[in-house]
Amino acid sequence: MRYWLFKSEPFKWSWEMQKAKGAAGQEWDGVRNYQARNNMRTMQIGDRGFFYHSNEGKEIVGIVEVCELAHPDSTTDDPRWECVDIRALRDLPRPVTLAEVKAEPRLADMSLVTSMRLSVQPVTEEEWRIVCAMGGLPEGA
DNA sequence: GCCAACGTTGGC
DNA sequence: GCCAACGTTGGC
Repeated sequence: MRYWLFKSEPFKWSWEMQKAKGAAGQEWDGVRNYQARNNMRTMQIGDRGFFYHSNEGKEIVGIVEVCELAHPDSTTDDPRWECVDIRALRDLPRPVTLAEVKAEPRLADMSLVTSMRLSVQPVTEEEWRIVCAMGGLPEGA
């Protein structure tokens, strides 16, 4: 299993909206960046991801799971753009802020810090464990 | 609201 | 295929 991070501006698509979709999940549409798309193409069913609120909040708020492999993005006719579906699994008991991530030396190489603008990012297993622990999930998610 | 970073576009 | 112009993202 691999780990990822999905960024969204809460104005456009918030964690609350994601959770409201329940187990059915939701297409992660609107991505128009090759690197982010390529990341989604490599995702497998059951991969886990963090849900991050950019702009407002600037914190990791929840855990999601990939529930549909990459497929054409229904919001465009442009065949270049694909996306996966994800569903909310659980809240982070304590949201982990960007400031906390930046303050943690072991997370210095995390994409959230080094590739600030990438909207779908890979997360290493070590980074996953550290952030889960910081977020109040010492057993992992 | 500003602005730096950076990805994309398009002229040559 | 280079690179300047432009648009967008996202932290502050």
